[in-house]
Amino acid sequence: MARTRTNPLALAVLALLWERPMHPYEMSMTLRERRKDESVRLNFGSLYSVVDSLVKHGLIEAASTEREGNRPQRTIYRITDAGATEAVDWMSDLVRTPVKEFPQFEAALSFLPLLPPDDVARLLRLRRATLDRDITVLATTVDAATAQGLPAIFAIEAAYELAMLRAELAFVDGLAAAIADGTLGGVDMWRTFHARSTDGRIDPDELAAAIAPYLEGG
Amino acid sequence: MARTRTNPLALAVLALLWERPMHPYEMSMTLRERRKDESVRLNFGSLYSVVDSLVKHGLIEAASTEREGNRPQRTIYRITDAGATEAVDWMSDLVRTPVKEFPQFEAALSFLPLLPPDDVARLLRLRRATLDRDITVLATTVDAATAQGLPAIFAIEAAYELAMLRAELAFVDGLAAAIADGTLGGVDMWRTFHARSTDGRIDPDELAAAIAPYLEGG
DNA sequence: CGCGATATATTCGGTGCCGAACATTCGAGA
DNA sequence: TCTCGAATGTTCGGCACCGAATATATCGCG
Repeated sequence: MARTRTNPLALAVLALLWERPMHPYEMSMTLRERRKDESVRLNFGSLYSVVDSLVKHGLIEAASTEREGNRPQRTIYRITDAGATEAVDWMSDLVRTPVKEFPQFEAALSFLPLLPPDDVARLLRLRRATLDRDITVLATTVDAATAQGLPAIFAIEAAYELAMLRAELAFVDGLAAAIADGTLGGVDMWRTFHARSTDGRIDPDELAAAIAPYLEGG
Repeated sequence: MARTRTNPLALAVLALLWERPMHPYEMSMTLRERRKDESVRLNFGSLYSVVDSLVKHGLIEAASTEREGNRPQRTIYRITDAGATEAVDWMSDLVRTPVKEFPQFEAALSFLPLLPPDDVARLLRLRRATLDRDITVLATTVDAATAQGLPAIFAIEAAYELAMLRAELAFVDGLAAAIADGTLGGVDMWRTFHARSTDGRIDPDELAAAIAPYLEGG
């Protein structure tokens, strides 16, 4: 069941229709108002295809097709019993079981030796500055919401994002420093590769020799 | 240029061909040997379509079409100058600029009030246990590689993942405790919703009233 | 009272992604 | 030497995704 439908936007639709019947456009506006579009990737095309898919699997159904004033015709959907069950099951799965994600920054770190170490240190400091600003903005937003009386449980996803951003900031800080002061293992070797090359391309053979121990270790 | 091609697997291909020409199957095996498939989503179908796309954009090119022994015919690719430039540009972008990702756990946190608080606390403790095991396994792997002589820079992506996992563990720990002991803002209200409902479905009107302050603050 | 800007609401075409199927060869053992 | 499983490689069909286009109504403003 949940194997094929992996888009969390479908979970958002189920959660919204749990509260009350809506048409797709209202869903998107509600998600925006509540800032859920910060946590769930939202765009129009995906929303309509996700809604179709949920209908096809009997998790939601068309409640009515209305025309308010002379606005374009629109279809209002409601959640089914199967949909309510699926929402709870899916939520429980997501909370209980960590799923491996593939953040782009991790991919970049995988191939970091491709860039010269001093360039990397510089780029990391730029990243650090951006993260710092992002954290300040997010923390300010959360504080404002709290001050307005929003209970923490209704903005817990922001607290999570803040925690992750801070952890990344600390990592980036540490890495930049370790590269700069040479305490990171292998940074001397890394620098040598790039120092020798005039065209910006490192020597493949030297690289291969460097990673050999790891390959042996399997 | 980089707007349309977002799959980090393409970056992995460029990084591999930077070292030496390869055919697609060898790329996939090399990525596995070096554990890069932990950092970059790798599957056969995507690999071949990504290679085609890179060829189409002139970032790599077919070096030869060989037949070794009586094995199936295979095409060996090499990186072009444009590809080498693109690899450096792309890497620099990824290192310098944080991109907003949408982890599934964050999506689930967005809709957490849908589940009863005591269930959530229990699920979070299960998640905590899994994270703890994952961290132990990863830390052991990293230590083993280091002991075998692999410089830290060649496994820096694992250090990043470890840092993120530990941060998530701390967050999950704190959240579970705050729900259990009632110190999380709004947990009493949250519990009331679910206590009143017999069918497992919370009252939409009460929920709407609860989040009203946030919407005002919009 | 006419015009552009904004809000409402959905459709559509292209593309990237992915799992599974396909095709072949090699090695080990009965 | 027959067979079966593992390794070597690639292709394919379907579907999810996404951004841009489409279409209409309302509103503010001169």
